[in-house]
Parts: sequence; C-alpha cells; structure tokens
Amino acid sequence: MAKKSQWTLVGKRKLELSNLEKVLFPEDGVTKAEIIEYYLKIAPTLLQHIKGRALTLIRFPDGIHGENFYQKNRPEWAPDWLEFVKLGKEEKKDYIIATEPASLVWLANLASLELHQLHSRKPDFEHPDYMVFDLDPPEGYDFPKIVALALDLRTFIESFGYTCFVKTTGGKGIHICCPLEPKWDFHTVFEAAQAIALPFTERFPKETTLHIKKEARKGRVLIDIFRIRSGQSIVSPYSLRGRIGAPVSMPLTWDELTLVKNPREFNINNAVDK
DNA sequence: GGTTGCT
DNA sequence: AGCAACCAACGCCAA
DNA sequence: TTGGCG
Ligand SMILES: [Mn+2]
Ligand SMILES: [Mn+2]
Repeated sequence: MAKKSQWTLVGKRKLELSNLEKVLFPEDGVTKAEIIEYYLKIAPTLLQHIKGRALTLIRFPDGIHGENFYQKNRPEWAPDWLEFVKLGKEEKKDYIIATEPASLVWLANLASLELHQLHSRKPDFEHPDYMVFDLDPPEGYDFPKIVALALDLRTFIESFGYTCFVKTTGGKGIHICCPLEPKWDFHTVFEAAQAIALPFTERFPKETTLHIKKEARKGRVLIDIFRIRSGQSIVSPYSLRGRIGAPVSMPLTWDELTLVKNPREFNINNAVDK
C-alpha cells in the first residue's frame, strides 16, 4: 500500500487525502478512495438530510476490524471552513456540521465510516425536528419479522396523528422517523414517544419490550425510544456502517420495505442509484 | 488519522 | 527522519 | 461511583 497523500480540489476547498489505497473493508476490498468516492456521489442527497445537524462520527482508522471510536469534537487542526456549533455541557464541544461535499470528503479521509446525527437542526438545537422509534432486534432475529413489526408500529403511531418515514439502519434494525415542528423540547418529545410505545408493547408483549437491559428482553425486540435525548444520536440516512458488506442506512418507502429480505441488500455498491 | 515530543 | 505515545462520546438507570 | 446499554 502506497502510503502517500495527495492534494485534491473539492468545490473551492483544497484537501490533502492520505492512504487512499488502504483497504478499510477487507472482505469487500473497499478502499478509502472508494469510501470518499461514495460520500462524494451521495453528497447531494446526504447533505440535505444532515443540513444544520450536529454530527457524531464513528471512525475506523485501521479498518472495520481495527479499533473504532466515537468522535463528537471538531479537532483544533480542522480546516477553518469546516462549520461547527458549540453544544453540550458548558458548550464544551465543537460539534461538526457538514455543509458541502468537501466537509464529507474531509470526514471520510479521517476514516469516519459512520456519520451519526443529533435530532435537532440549526438554529434551534434545543428542539428535535423528528421523533424516532429505533427497533432493535435480538441476535438472529429474522429481518422480515422486524419489518412486520415496523408496519404494525407505523399504523399505531399514525393513529396518533403523526406521519412515519422508515429506513434500514444498515445493521439489523429499523428506524421509524416522524417529522415534528421544532417546537417541543427533548423531554416532551420523549414522553410523547413513550405514550405511544408503551401501549404498543402492551399490545405485543411477546414480541416487543421497552426494557433496555439485555437480560429483561428475553428475545423480544427493543422499541428504543431512549435515543430521544439531547446529545444522543442515530446513524444518518445514507451513512455507511463499519460492518462486513459496507452496508448503508437506507431510507425506503413503506412498500419497498415490505420487499426487503435482508438489510445488507443496501450497500456502498448500490446505494447511490436508489 | 493526525499531532506532538523524543532521539 | 523515524518512531512511540496520546487522543478521539454521551445520557440514563440499576446495582 | 461503576457498569451496562444503545
Ligand atoms: Mn438501533
Ligand atoms: Mn493509526
């Protein structure tokens, strides 16, 4: 592997990219160059979804089998054009905001395979603009069974007057997102989600639970509403995941979701076309 | 992955 | 110039 | 305060 770096122009930004031929997904032979290329191609779509959102990165500098770590803080040595917002305790952290294709390329060069997002948008970081229901299946759960549960949950949520959008997580689960006016704080939105999820788990007690502890779940699907808190994040739509197959969190219509047998159908090789 | 500090 | 060390999240709850 | 959890 040639460990050189090379300069490139993305829009009006000059970027130094390193180790472009380094393989970060060994089973799939996917190099850092291909990851950067993916994020460049998906940029017009992805940027719309993460516009104004504070990001959390998951970086895999030594590939998906090497050490990985979350990163929320924008490093001191980031380029001055990379936008950020001070958030968190005492506004201690400079959260990154991606505003242009070059932002995504800069992040990809750091091996930020996964982009996760907070639930609020600039300029109103105190008020989430969606309510998310994160379906977390136990090990070995058949994906079509999660799909069936998601369809039921959708009907249930919409009976409360919300509209539901859905995406695969790129892992084993599903995210249901309900757009909101950024008018209520995190606690209020959490309680609204709880007021929906609790009766849902009571209707399907054998299949679903609100217990986050593994021991208490007993093979049931966790309806994880506990992401709805300030400083918490979910994987962004169209983000890669650091797993074998280079899967992508893929937004789908409900009709499309019905046909999905395996969420690994959506990956770095086909996500751009969709 | 990038930076800093030591040899 | 080369190399080793160091750093890179957070919120909540039960124990 | 720590450990488990996503
Ligand atoms: Mn999940
Ligand atoms: Mn390294």
